Amino acid sequence: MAVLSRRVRPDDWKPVGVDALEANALKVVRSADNRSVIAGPGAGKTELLAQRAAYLLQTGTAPPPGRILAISFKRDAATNLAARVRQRCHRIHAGRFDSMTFDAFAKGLIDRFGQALPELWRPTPDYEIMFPNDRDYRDFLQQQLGAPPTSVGIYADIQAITVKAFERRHLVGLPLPLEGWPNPTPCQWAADRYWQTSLRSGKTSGLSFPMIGRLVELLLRVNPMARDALRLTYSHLFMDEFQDTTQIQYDLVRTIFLGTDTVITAVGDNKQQIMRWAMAMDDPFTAFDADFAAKRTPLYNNYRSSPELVRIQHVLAQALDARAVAPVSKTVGTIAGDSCAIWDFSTPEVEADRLAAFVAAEMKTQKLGPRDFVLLVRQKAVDYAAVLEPAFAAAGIPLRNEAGTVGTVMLQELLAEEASELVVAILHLAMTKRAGRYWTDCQEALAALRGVAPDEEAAQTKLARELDAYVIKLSAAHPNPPKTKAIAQSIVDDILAFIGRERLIAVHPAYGQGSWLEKVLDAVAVHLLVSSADGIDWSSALDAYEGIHAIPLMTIHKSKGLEYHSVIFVGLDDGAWWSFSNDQVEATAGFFVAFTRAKQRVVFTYCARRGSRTKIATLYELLSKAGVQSVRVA
DNA sequence: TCCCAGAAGGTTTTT
DNA sequence: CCTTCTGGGA
Repeated sequence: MAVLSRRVRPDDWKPVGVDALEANALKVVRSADNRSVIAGPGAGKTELLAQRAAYLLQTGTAPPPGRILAISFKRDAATNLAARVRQRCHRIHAGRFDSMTFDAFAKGLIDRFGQALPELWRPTPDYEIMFPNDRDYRDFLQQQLGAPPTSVGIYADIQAITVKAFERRHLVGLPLPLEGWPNPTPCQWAADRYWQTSLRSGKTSGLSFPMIGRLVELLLRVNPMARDALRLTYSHLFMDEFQDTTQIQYDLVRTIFLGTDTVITAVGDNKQQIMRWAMAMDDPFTAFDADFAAKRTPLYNNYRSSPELVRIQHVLAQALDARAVAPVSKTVGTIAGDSCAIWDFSTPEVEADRLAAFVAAEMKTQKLGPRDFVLLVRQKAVDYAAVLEPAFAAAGIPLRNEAGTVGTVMLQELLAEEASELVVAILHLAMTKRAGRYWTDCQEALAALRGVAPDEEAAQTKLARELDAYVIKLSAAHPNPPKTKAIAQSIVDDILAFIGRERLIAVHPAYGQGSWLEKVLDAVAVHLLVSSADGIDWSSALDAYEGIHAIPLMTIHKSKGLEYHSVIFVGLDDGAWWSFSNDQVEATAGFFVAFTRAKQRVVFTYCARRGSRTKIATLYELLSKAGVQSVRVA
């Protein structure tokens, strides 16, 4: 792959690392105006952003010292996009691409400029992040708040505020008034009390991320210097998964960039909007098109799923959007027979056995690994795991509940934590053969932690020698994986002492907040111990830690953005979809997300023991309309 | 401490 | 919708 730092003429620029992009995608890549890209699953939305970054950086359309800001919602999405840009661009170019989550962006601004807020809204410099839940809000409203002054209202007004509405409507629902609320309604009075309590009741302020978002918006609204600095820094802005944008995030983007030269590209898919209940806006694309005069540009290709699956997807898509255009599959189907079916089982136990046997057989005949499959459920993954896990284990396939928790940390989260990755990389290097890949990983990570630049040869050599000596010592001390929690703990502690706790915190400030690092390290030790069962060797223990031989089980929400050869959705029944009638559109969007994770095959299972299928009859009708057969299996 | 009725949770991101 | 939690009363 050509990775050049030399500038390319816009006309000569070619997409990097892919055969071709569809015409509209290429137009967006080269666009000089605001665009909203609405495209279905597998259309290559993230790839489009990566290519656009390459185009802007390599052609000098985004010339230095200007930078590109890419905002995602999830950390893995932000990391993934950054990695793709690094793959496609020279280090010098990629260095001007800032890919981060919305919350990291907002927090960074509060940390830099927060002390410039007016006193009324100013947090302490050492504020802490809090994650209030409904419970906390209820306690506040019912216990801490008390009655309002008579000029505001009566106690009954306060009692009438529902917990759900309090945060999303009153606390962070609207931009903050610079001078406070002059004649507060009872709801505004309650919100004000919460703000002031959070900002200055203790020695340090406590802020939630939605609150930080609102503070940053206020900060930049009243502080032109900070706002102009951002406008000048970022010539281009990307927003990924735009359908999930909250009002807070949208208001902030508007305050910073409305009416400026910054060119904005927003990509997403209305049909995958499954976060409305978590404060996502109803229709952010329409608002964006109107406010920013953005040009809507659809994509029509699907690079993920087989023609047969794309055909069925389109039937579901039409239920969500009557004007949906049929996408064109660019993938070859490899399944002989039906790509999609509904399987009826008599009991969940029989279901588990048959699914395990099916996966085992498919792995053999289609030459697939366990990670080519996914078991999807709507909710309560633990309950399904309890039945499925033994059956899959009996078939020789470990099953891993990705949404499961290790101590207080969710497994999926733990594996993405820098602290976990570092420990695992060092263990691989010390304990397993052919660990070449980990050598580079460890060396680079250590150099970053110690502030050693890639071209400082003497320091790099010294670091390499230190690392070498350490892994020899470590492997001598622990020839086998830990058998007790205490040993697991001591291994983790030892590695951390080598890395240097302060250095880790310096590079990852999140670890300095509260007891997050302690929680992560404890989870690493617990998970290491669990992965080391039955006197297996280090190599197998580390594989188990990372779950590379396990079939994943997760909820639909967790699967968003991922793809698998085969999707097995367990439990298409009223019980799991109890909320179907509350919001049919959102539930159908969830169903659509689950279906569209598959490249080649989707299996739905049903078991009368878990519930009937009358409330979600429309989902079955959609499948039947698409020609999907229901079969009685056992 | 136990019981019962009614409420709440489930689907989640983020340093 | 079904399961689990909570609070008030005995």
